Parts: sequence; C-alpha cells; structure tokens
Amino acid sequence: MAKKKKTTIKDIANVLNISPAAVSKALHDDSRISKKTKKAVKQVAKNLNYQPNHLASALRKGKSNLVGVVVPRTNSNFFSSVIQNMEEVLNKEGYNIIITQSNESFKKECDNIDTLLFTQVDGIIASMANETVDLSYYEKVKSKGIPLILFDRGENDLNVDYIGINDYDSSHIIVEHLVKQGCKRIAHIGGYRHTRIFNNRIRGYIDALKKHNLPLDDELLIESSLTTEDGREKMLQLLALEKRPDAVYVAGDYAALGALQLLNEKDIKLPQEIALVGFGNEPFAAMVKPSITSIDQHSAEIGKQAAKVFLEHAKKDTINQSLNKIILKAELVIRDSSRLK
Amino acid sequence: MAKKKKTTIKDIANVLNISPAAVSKALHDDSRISKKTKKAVKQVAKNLNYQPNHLASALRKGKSNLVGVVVPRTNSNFFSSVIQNMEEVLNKEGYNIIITQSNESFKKECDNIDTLLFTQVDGIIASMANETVDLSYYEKVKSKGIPLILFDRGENDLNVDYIGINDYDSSHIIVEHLVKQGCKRIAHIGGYRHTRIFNNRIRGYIDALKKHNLPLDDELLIESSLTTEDGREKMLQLLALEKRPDAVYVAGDYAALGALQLLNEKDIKLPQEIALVGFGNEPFAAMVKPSITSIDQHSAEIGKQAAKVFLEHAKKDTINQSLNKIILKAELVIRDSSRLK
DNA sequence: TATATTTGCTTAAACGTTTAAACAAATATA
DNA sequence: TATATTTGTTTAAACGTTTAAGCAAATATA
Repeated sequence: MAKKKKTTIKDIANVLNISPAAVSKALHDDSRISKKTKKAVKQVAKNLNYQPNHLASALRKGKSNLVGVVVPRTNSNFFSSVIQNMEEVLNKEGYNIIITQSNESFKKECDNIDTLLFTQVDGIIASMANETVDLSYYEKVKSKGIPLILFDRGENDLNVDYIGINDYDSSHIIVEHLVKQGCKRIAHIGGYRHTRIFNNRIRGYIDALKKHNLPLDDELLIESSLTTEDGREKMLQLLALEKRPDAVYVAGDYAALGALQLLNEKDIKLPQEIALVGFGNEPFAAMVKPSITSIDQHSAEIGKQAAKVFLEHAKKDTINQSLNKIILKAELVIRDSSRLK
Repeated sequence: MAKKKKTTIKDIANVLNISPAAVSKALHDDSRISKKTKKAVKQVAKNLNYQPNHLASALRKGKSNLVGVVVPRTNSNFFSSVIQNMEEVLNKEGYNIIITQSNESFKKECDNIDTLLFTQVDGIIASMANETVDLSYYEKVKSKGIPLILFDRGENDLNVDYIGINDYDSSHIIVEHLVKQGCKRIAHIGGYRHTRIFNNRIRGYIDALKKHNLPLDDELLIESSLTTEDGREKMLQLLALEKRPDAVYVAGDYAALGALQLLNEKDIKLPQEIALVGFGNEPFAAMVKPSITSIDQHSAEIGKQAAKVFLEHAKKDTINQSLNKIILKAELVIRDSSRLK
C-alpha cells in the first residue's frame, strides 16, 4: 500500500476551476470572496478531507505557532499543572506547545533549547534546571529576538519576563506559622543557594528567625538536592544533632516526604516532637500519614500568566522591552504534620 | 528594537559567491562538494550564527521530523518515564516529540490528535484515555497513512502496533503471590472493563482464582476509576462486607494508595489483617508506610520499544502491514504491604 | 590524441501556502 | 454618458530549503 498523498489547496482549486489563491482566501473568510465561492470551497474541502499544511503556512508567514516549553521534569504535579493551564490558554489562540524535560541536567537543558530553536518555535517558556548557573543559552534565545518567559526557577540577572511566587515571603509565612505552634528551634532543609528561588527561601528563613528573635544556628540550615532520598539523609543529619530541632521546614515536598518517612521509621511523633512543613503542595502531601503542611504555589495561575505574557509578546512585531515580573502570593496549606494547637 | 532577521543559506551563498544549492550540499557533506568549499561554508555559517530553518526543509522533504505523543497525563511516573526513554531514542535519529495530555478525556484526546495531524507530525505514539471507546479518531490517523503506535492502553480491535505488558499474566503473578502468603479471600479493585488492559487484569484475576481453587465472590470484584479518592471509597466498600477480604489487589497504584490510607486510618494492620498489592510501581509505592507491593511495567523498555517501532515505519516509504505486538513480561516487586512470611 | 569519467559547481523547479498587485466586470456617482 | 468605486477574482512572487538535471573543467582511460 503506497502512502496516500494529501489533498492541497490546489486540488480544491482544480475541482472548482478557480485559482489556489481564491481557495486560500475562501478558507480564511476573506471579505473579497463571494459567499457562493466560500461555500463551495468549504464543501469541497470537506469532501476531499482537506487538512491545511501547517509547515507551508508557517514558512510563508514566518511563524510556526509553536511554543517551546522547558521544564526540569513533567512528573511533578507542579510542572504538569503549570503546563496544562499554559496549554489551555495557548491552544485557544492557535498555538501548540512542545514540551521538553531537562531532568535537572544543564546539558540536556541546552540541547532542549537548541532543539526548540531548530523547530522554529515562536517563543520559549522555561523553568531552569537545578544545575543551571551558566545563562548563555538563555542569552542566545534572547539574542534571536524570540520571546523568552521564565517561571518558578528563574534568574533576576537575566532581563526576561518572569512569573513565580514570592519565595522570601513564603519562608516568612512558614516560620510565622511554626512559631505560632510553639516551635522554638526551627531547621531548614533548603535547596542550593545558587538557584534564586532557594536562595530567597533561605534568606526569608533567616530574616524570619531574626524577626521572631529566634537564634540562628548554622547546624539547622542545610542545603540539599531536595530529592526524596536526600530528604531522608538530611533529616538523619538533623536527628544526629545534640540539640535536635523541634520543627523542620523543607524547601520541597519530595524531600519533605523523605524526611517524614525517616521520622515515621524512627517512631518520632509528628508534630509533637518535630513539626514538618514542605513546599509545593504536591498531591501526596495531603495523602501521606500524617499529612504534610505545605506551600501552594498556584501552579494553575502561573501557567496561565506565563501563556498570557507570551501572547502579549507575540502580538507585537518588535521586541517589547517592558518586562513583566509577576510575583504571586503563595498560600500555606496547614495539615497534620505541623498542627499543634 | 526591531526583530532580527535570521541568516539563511542564501546569505552564506552571497558571502562566498556560490549558489545556495552548493551551500545546502556543503552543509550536508555531499560528496560532490570540495573539502575547501565545505570548510568555508561551515566557517561562514558559524560566523553568521546560521540555524537551519526546519520548516522549510520539512516542507520540501515532506516530513516534519516530529513525533506526536498522546498520554492521559504526564504527572505519573509511568508515563513520564516512557516519554523520557522514547525521546532519547528518537532524538538520536533526529526526531523531536510533541507531548500532549488528554487528562483522561476523550474530547481532549481527539483535539490533541487533530492538533498533531495539523502540525504535520510524522507519526503518533499514544496511550488512550480511560474514557475512550470510540476509536474513529485512531482510524483517521491510520487512514492518513501516518504510523500509529499504541502503548499500555491500547485496543486489539485496532490493527495497529502495540507495546505493553501482559496484564492477564500479571494478575496471575499477583494472585499466586498472595496465595503463597496464605491469603484465601482475595478482592480486586479493577479498572473499567471496557479498557482492554483492565479487562485483561480482571480476566486474569478470575482465572487465577479458579486455578487456585478459590471461590469467586462477586462482592470482591469492583470496578473503579482508580483515582486515589476512588481507591479509598472502594476500600471502604470492601470493609463494609460481612466477610471481609484478607487481601486486596488494586489495578493501579494511585487507587492502592487511597486504599492504604483508609486502612491506616482505620488502624487495620497490613499485611496481617489485609494484604495489599498495587499496579504500576509508582515511586511512592516504595515510599509510603507500609510500602506497597506492586507490578513494575518496564516503562523504560516500553518507551524505547515504541520509539523503535516508529523508526522502523519511518524508514520505509510505504506502510508496513506487518504489525508489531510487543508484550513484555511484568515484574512483581514485593514489599511490606503483602509480605506475610 | 580522442573519448570517457569524475569533480565541483549552477540552474531551476519544487514543497503548499499566503499576499501584494493587477485586472475585469459590475455597480455607483457625477 | 463618462468616471469612480466596489466586487470577485487571477497572477505571480515569496517563505528557505532540497534535489534532479545540466554543464564546464579537470582528470582518467583508451
């Protein structure tokens, strides 16, 4: 069986004995085409099962109507929810998205960006890998004049649009909550400082401790890759301290889960002996025993806003120099792991 | 700031005073181009920061080098692992993938397929939504002569390539394991029967019970949407029975998690009072307390095989009528939730 | 030395669409 | 009646690449 060749505008034109141009215009409801012709064209198009060739129109129009997305991974509720909402907004405007995952690898992230540029995407929406410190690849995108929007994991140094939550404030909200529960020795298992959001969470943690006149103890502040495995390990480290903390604020839910497992295994009572707070409000935070208090990052909103910012750019034919830096207020979802009173 | 216009093959040709055709050939290492010219072309290409226009070459060559992927969702470890491995294999051969999510909605699934066809993908690799019973959209893809490969959730009726595990056998393995642990009243919270894989798991469950001379009790076989929430509910239903089961085999890990939570809340001892087995080996299965015994579906292998099958098709210019139906043997990962001896 | 082959390039058409410009016919305006 | 405008269409070029066919010069073969 040979491959069928697809029907083109030309085929429709031949059937009706009109020019391809007329067909194209009829299909786009051009005002200069008669109703009669439009009707006939659409009928024939349907009969022949015509599907427009996106490549050809993209080439001619100079835009692909594709938006590239780069995320560290898709199998986290946060990213998949961001993507889903982003997609919804973009689809409505005729854009499709190409999703790529970096798996937290800088190399893969660069490859992904190359791939996306090669595919002629009209814009890139990205959240950077944990590893990423060298921003030259992002400069490359910028230098091509392609709209670049970062979310969650971004960098202030790069002069690009950004959508995220206020990490500094989030730490304040968490510490405040723990203080209210009566905790006095609050530890922080944070992410790597070179990633802006994690640095902000650490700064917020430190400043919030000061604000509540709690002593800052170096032992209680640990940097972590924030995987489940590393969460266990860092928790073990905290338990080994002479003066154990009475609360642990973990900068990611997966690591918080690891910490929780360890505490459960050691039969340490949550929240009585140690209160636990995570970050990200992954669905499992509500499902584990005890359920984990966590920060909700408004993933849906972030996705929608990112898409909207891209669309703003896309509508202008010159690069918009006015930057959008959208900072959403995060929300603390209080659950059993930290509910003392 | 105006948009920069990208350098094309023509620009390179102008610099070197040769024809665009020569440049194209030089870039593709055509044997008829001299080493000297090739070197010069590549140097100039680099200097001008040339990036090939994928749309133009795709249009000319009649293929986009894009593969469309349709999954129910990306935020499950199974699907994201399948995708990641698929991507790796395809990238090596110069293909990129477009990921779309159906969110288990039939309507969204159809939209996604339309989108992919519109984007001129060279093939589609899909796993169907729970809801999907009408297969006409898949027929549409087939009728276009575009390679279509299904994995995990597929349909035997559709004459297409398929990669998945042996669900029927998996049920046997699970029941056998539970019988070995001494269980005598094994319940099954299954998926919807109209989805082939779930039907196979149910058939396997029934036949395995017969094989071990266990009575088949209608009360013990329940269909479910297999969400965490529904897992709780169906477990509750089982607990309400006059004669409770001593083991529950849940056809999905998320639902198994819901069941586990409920059992934990009711202080029912696992595995002593009720043994629990899930399906899918999601990472959390190992992380919860007690850890859940589950079936590993070899997601990496499925992803790689699906990609390979697509590549086989892509290499031929006619539709290959010989079908690949690859059935992998699943592996039971035994954990605390069912370890009695 | 005459002829064949190879090398290294050019020309031109093609992929399927869009769109500016042109144009004839119909209709409106003076 | 002569001129202007509107309507409905066609023509042709363009988007950036690839590729079959052609051709001149260099080299090999007889």
